[in-house]
Amino acid sequence: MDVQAGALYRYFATKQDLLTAMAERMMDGVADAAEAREADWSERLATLARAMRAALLSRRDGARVFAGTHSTGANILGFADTVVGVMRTAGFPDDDAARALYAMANFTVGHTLEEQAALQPGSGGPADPGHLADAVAAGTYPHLKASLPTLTSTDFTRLFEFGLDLLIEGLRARR
Amino acid sequence: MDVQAGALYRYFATKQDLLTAMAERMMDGVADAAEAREADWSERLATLARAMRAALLSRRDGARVFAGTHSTGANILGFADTVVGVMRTAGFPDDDAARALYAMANFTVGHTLEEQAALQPGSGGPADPGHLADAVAAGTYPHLKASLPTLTSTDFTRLFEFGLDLLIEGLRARR
DNA sequence: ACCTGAACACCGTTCAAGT
DNA sequence: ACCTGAACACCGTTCAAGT
Repeated sequence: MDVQAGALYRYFATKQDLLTAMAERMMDGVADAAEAREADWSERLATLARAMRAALLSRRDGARVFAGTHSTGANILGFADTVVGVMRTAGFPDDDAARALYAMANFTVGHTLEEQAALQPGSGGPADPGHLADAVAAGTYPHLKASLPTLTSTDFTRLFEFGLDLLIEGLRARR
Repeated sequence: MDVQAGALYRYFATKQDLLTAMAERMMDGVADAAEAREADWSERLATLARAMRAALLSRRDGARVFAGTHSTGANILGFADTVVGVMRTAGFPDDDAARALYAMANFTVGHTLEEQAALQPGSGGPADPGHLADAVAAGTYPHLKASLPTLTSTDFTRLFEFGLDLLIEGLRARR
């Protein structure tokens, strides 16, 4: 912003408060992803989860920023209300709707945290596939060896969709 | 450890390396949680996930430490091999087994990150239930209001079990 | 009203000097 | 072999001084 760091303390009491405001801003418009009235609950939930992941991915270290904050602004509360609303409207009890929100959000944060850490350019360290492949080859890990291509894949979208589908099918089994 | 911080640089090149070693140590014995040969794949997977959460919870900021590292030590690779092995033995294809590992691990890290952040004593800030309840009351969030008791509950074990069950039932639907 | 610049305590890291 | 103590660059925060 072309200002010294100290200048920001005129607008935010602590760096933590600034990060919270950034997390709130990141979620701007994410709740609107479920506007489609025609889709059923599972498709709307998936759309909301994808929109959340996209929002976190849209900023550097977005997932890490989001995970470290607890905003109570209109964007996160609006998003949460929308998610819980989709579930309640679909007939899920209030407590399951709330827990589904957490399961979806926690998985999304956990996944995107991993995704952004892997995409870090300077990382190069033990994070990249090469080191994992070497370590697996060096040790005796038959199952990891068999699934190594998938383990070292960089198709994070597919990985995210897999986990998201598990959650949704798990929810479907509860109806 | 009753030594100056600089003394640790005799054993670890960077703080990051130290944290990675701590994450590796944290996972000691976690893979052994699946020793029970009699249990079916879903119960063994659940046991492994619970053991991982317990390991992260056993240390201060355990989830945050774990999330920031990418160890390729015997404990994490052994854990990963065990999880993938449970899935492959149950008949899941190699790629699904690998993705199931990530889904389970990412959810567990995401959940425990949230759990340990909420349990932080000094937090007191917008993280605690009080602030959330106030914010929900102030705004117009009908669905959050309806599920507020569950949203502000501190029964993290139940919350974890809910998400874990969704993942497992989602996997069961794929067999 | 809003920013700079200097200052403070603190943290990650290095390294010569001790034992 | 292993640790201390001092030093360095850097970061979060404060605040008097400028415009």
